[in-house]
Amino acid sequence: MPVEVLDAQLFYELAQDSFFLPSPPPPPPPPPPKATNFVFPDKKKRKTGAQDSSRPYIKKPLNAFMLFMKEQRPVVKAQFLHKDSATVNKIMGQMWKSLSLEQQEKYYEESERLTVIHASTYPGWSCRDNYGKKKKRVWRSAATGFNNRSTPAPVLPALVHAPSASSCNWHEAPQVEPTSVPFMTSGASLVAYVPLSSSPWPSSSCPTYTQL
DNA sequence: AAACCTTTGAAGGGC
DNA sequence: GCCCTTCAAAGGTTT
Repeated sequence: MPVEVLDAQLFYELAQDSFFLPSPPPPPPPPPPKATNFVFPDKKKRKTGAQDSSRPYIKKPLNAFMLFMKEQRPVVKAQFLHKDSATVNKIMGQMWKSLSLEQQEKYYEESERLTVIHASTYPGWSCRDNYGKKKKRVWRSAATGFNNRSTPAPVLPALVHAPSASSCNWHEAPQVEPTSVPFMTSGASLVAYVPLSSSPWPSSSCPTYTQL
């Protein structure tokens, strides 16, 4: 039973004891996707600027990590009892890094497929078209160019850099911190790690994270 | 009501 | 070619 319909395929409910698709799920033959969900697909999201245009708001195609998150979010939420997506996303970021290249590859391939479909469906579209459609809440002085999203405070500006595309090259081996603890084993052949030192969540709010 | 938070990856502009 | 910025998802939290 599919968790949700996306392109009429792709996302299926995982068994409760399976976490990372340990054994290949029985994927039905993928019908040719329509890619119509790129226009206003979501129910509750920021929609700033999307409606004020005569043209429909065309969303970016999902990258590999977004596909992974969309698929695994229900499982992580159910197992971690965390409701806020920020914490869940932190966890899934660690999970993503702990995946093997083979396990990530299916998401990269699907992302590439969606990108090709998106490009053919919207030939003249550019991701730049969506720039400025989401208003940013600017903290402090707008003249500084800082906001609380990418640069919470003008301290250590050299340390808040985002990973460049080259450093996130998927050909690199996934990195796992030495001071990490596996939080999931189950029947799957892979183990995700959560760093102990960087403490992505307070232990009081997530006392059961080792149960995964 | 709308933006923030938080993650990784893709894309594009600037230099 | 590298760096930087923005936006894809999501939903509770904050403004």
